[in-house]
Amino acid sequence: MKADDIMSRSMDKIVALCKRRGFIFQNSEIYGGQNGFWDYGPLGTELKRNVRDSWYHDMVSAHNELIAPQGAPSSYQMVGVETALIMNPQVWKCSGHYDLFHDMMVDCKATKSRYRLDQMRVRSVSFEGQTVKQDETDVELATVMVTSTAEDFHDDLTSEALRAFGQKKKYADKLQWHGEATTLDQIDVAEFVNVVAPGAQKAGTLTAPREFNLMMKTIIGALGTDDDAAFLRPETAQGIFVNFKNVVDSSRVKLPFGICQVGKSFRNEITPRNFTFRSREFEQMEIEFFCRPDESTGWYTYWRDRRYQWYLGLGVSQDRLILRDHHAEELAHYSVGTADIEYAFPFLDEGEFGELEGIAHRGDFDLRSHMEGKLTKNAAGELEVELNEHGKPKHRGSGKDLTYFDDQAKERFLPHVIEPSAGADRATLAFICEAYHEDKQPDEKGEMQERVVMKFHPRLAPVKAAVFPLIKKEGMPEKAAEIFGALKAAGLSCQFDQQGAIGRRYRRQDEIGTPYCITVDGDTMTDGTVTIRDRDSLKQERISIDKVVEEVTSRLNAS
RNA sequence: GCGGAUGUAGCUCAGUGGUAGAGCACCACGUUGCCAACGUGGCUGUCGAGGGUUCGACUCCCUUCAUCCGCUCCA
Repeated sequence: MKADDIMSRSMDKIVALCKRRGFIFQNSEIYGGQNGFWDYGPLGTELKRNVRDSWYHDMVSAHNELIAPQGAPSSYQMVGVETALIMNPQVWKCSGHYDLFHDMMVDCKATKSRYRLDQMRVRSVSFEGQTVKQDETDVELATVMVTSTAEDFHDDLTSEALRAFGQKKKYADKLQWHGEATTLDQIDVAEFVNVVAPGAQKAGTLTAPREFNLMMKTIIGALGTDDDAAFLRPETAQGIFVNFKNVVDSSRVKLPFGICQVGKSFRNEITPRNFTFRSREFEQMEIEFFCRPDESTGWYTYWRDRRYQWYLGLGVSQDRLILRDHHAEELAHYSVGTADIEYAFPFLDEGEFGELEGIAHRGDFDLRSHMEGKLTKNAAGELEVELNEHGKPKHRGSGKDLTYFDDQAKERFLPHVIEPSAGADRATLAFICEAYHEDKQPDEKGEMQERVVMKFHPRLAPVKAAVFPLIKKEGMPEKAAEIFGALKAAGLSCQFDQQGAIGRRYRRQDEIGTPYCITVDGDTMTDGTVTIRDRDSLKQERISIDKVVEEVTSRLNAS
């Protein structure tokens, strides 16, 4: 790609086009908007539905369970479910979302930083009678608690202590430590006045801990109180896991098989930003693929590569799409392996990528959690049920047997799960960014004019074809209307336009990414042919009127 | 959540303490007839929202909402 083309691919222009042409609007715009929420306009709705439909078609409807696709360890089945947005709150307790999504945070009034309570190390210290001032009161404190969020917190606590007392590095051994380092969530809030936050000059600059609800809360029942609180799902996956037994019992599926779901999820993102990329309401397209544990690695590799190819097949350039394997330390505690499919969005810096989809090997974590209760990793690195202070499960599982009986091998086990989890809005945004092009085309006088063209893959294009009468008389509009009707009858999304000069009409279609334009002209009236014009090459061919639907359909299918 | 910038017509943007502007787009008529034509005419705004100062506020002040950038966060 040429350098100037990259420069022109700016997010501002893309956002402006999305609004101008009705792809994406700011939610509740007439009231000033709502941060983190977006609406799709007429063309955006078509586009996103095409994304969703392509995914479901390629993953589920068109999947042939009798043959193994290239690269797959064997043949497999794929089925869909559609589960509710709201589930029994115990689902989120066992899945781990409840604990994880209820972070207690403190803010530092001095440094304007925010910290997670359980990640902040703290240790009591004094230095030969020297004092640190307390914020607001200016009381002199001889003993304070210093803090660190660093990985190597022992050294960091030392340098924080020296900084707090205004001492040089060489006096590190004169620090008098009291007790061992602990985390801030173990400290009584009343003691916070003695805590020196990282980088702060005085003690007591931390606010009281506040809960950050990353899951959206709602109330069930007209007289609902907080006891009736429920959560909007933060992911669609759990709807699949809790229905695993239902699907196995009702649909005659045999391992290996996948259960798929497309639907909305909700998260209270701290900082929604970058257009629709990080929204608080978003749509996921998820597969939970269940297989034998000993075959799971092969399936993980298969799905990772298959999903990467899916984006390439829909026109995303390999230059801007990467498949990135997570490092071991990045992996979630339950994951054996995870890879991200990431796209070089225009709002990111050169060399940076944003996640479109994650493919995770989740082992038996999810099914086991819903059987036994919330799991955590023990000292030996093995998963076990997390216990509360009474030695009972912190969050009790369903107690239902979610194992699978393999009647070929005559054995019962918990299947392992491969989870390709894609964002429908992120994919749609990536396809929009990828489609945006500016080029120069000659006008009727031969002068080069700038053209904005959305080069959507024909499967994704919101409008497949447009039909124009060259002029608004001599029977051309009527002829064009017939062709338009035939295309509509064939189920194709198309537009009819007789407004303005022909060149302008072509440009209008270019800007919304319509792959084909059909024009009725003077010759049509004598020989029954029309021109079909290609969006990308601008080439026109004459075809017979009765072949129009066939030609458009075959071009769409060939792409 | 913090700091900075921004918010005026569908879009891109001028503008001044004293009745709101341009270009493009859109609509109508005429002309032209295959890549953003031309002429004539027309439509469009609570100047992001709320409050204050003022005889008078789009303009000055305060609050708030949203967007963008940087920090933070990103399970």
